[in-house]
Amino acid sequence: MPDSHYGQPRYRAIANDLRRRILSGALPQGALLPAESSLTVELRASRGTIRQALAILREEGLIITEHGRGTYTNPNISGRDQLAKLETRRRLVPADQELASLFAIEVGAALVEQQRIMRTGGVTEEVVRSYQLPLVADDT
Amino acid sequence: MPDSHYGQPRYRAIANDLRRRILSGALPQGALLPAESSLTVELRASRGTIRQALAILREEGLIITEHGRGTYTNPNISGRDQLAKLETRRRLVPADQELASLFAIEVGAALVEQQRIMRTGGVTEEVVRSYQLPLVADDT
DNA sequence: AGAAATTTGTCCGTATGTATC
DNA sequence: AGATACATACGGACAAATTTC
Repeated sequence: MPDSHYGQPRYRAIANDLRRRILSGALPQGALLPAESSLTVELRASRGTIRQALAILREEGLIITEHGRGTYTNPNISGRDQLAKLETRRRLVPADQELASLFAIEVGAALVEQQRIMRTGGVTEEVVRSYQLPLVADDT
Repeated sequence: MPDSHYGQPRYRAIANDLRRRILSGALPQGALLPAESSLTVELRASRGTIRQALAILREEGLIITEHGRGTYTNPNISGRDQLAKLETRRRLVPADQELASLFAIEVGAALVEQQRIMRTGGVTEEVVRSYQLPLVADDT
């Protein structure tokens, strides 16, 4: 049965579980995770669901998977998980003179700013800010 | 049958197909894609495979999916994927408060700013500014 | 070197839950 | 309320890469 998911899909709960294991140190850096087939038994989920959970952690850079070998925890996760969350931010900012000119809007008009922070070992390497015109959602 | 994939997984070929349709304009910006169930028929793949393909395009920001509604092409693309001819500029700028905090430098200290302007037909779609610490010759 | 076992990758079909029209 | 569409989940099958014996 597809379970009554929603509110918290199974694969997300599993991802959270595994993420805790990694960040808590229960799974040391570079450690090999149990095989997907083992996780299906341990976590009582189908392999597809397990793989969905692993895909999340892979996206977050917490794990690395190699075909035929297995899945490891990323050997260098110096940055906390919270950092990853703060990596990107999206907000409305007033256009400065140059942006206003480029977008052909008035100075001070709202622009969507997306900021991404790239760190290495906790050190900020680069900050990227992209600006776009806000989407105007029209009603029906 | 799991088909003889590999060399080019099915979901990737499908993603490429759909990406072409979008970038070529066959699927205009904001257009509603056929339902996943329709794509299974048209592209002869299971829904899971179709969804894998859509996940790629979603990741690329080419499409937007809404539960119960459908999947659209992103109303404002073109700023990202292709589109060469981007104007770039590089200069030193004083760090604002946030940048100073992120780079652990003082407010007003110099940062290298690289600005790229993405246009489509003369219209500015996106402005990207990246900030880095200036390179300084230091000892080892 | 080679065969077998292990592990991840891909794909299918089906069923059910939830959101939207 | 019904139809449509996306989301989640299961189980099975085979392909490909890696490791082990």
